[in-house]
Amino acid sequence: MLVDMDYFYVACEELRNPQVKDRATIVGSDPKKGEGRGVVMTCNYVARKFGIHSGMPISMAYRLKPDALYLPMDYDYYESVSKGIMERIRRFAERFEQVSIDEAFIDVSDRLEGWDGAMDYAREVQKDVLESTGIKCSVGIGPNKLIAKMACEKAKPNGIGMVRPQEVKGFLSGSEIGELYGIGAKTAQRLKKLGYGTVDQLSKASSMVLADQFGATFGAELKAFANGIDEREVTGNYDVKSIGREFTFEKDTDSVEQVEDVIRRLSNDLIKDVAKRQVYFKTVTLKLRYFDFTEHLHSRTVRVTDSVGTVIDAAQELYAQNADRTKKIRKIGVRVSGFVSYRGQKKFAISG
DNA sequence: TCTGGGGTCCTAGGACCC
DNA sequence: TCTGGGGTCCTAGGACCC
Repeated sequence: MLVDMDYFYVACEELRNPQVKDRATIVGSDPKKGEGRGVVMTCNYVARKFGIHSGMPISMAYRLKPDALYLPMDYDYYESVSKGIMERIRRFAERFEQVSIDEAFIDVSDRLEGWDGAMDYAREVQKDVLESTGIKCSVGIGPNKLIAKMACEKAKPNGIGMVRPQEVKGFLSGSEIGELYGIGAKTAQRLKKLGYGTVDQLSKASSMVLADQFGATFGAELKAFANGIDEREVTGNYDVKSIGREFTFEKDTDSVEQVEDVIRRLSNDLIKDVAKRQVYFKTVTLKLRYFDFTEHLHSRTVRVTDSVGTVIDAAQELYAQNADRTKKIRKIGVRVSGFVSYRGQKKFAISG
């Protein structure tokens, strides 16, 4: 089963502010009277009626619904709500895997006798999460992660979707190629050009062509997914691999002082997470997005450390050595990775 | 309409080591 | 004088997901 919260960030806001419920509400960047540069993170179903959806530029949302309630992201708060939800969900199975702040897989194979009890079991999960946290969720049930995920997507909001093994083929042949997990806009377009415009066509595609076009790993995965085959296990939690922060300027800039100032701020912010997770890092990466949306990464391996000074120095040097000074910068990111365990302790496992 | 911020994984070339 | 095969690490780019 995949358990996925409905319009999660806005649902969290609704918990502490009941008036959110009946109003078109959007969590995301500040719209600044239509001049804002960010996007919609999440919106509720009232807002969706006006054509607003997540990922949409906030300026466009503002044009569609200027009198909606616009709220800034409060990630710490959402994380605390998420923690409570995940604790409830994990009690429904031995194997539990959180995949993001608002969704988790549970392997319930040995808690059920066949498929008949699965719908009731999913209803219990929904009821438990709602009664203990006040958050509504949708559940997808399938023979593997891929199908559970897709079934959940089609069941939203507050629904349950179940696809039995014998129903997988029919379920997939009624799906768009882009609905398959892992196929985004670029891959969908390439597949269409190759003559694999539907899931059915992809399921019978030449393995050789796919391997040639997309590489051995992804090529094989594409075909397997199109056939409803997914061997990935529901595993426990994994170690975090990198920690980063990004910032988009209100106006594109070519000021060295501004850039260096942002690098300092991002580094100071990110290092708190590094300390919280009790890791040392050895690689610093600077990300630059220019006015024209071209993006470049520059990274450097340093001696193993947890010092913010090292992050700042490395990032500023990477900027000095690599930045294209003829182009204004839109966004800067700083990220650290290559973690090493701390004082003999195991690396800190991510759980939220 | 004009595009965020947090991440993950894969590929590929070059340096380097044995 | 010209040269193999196995492996790891580093750097950069790209696609994708929520």
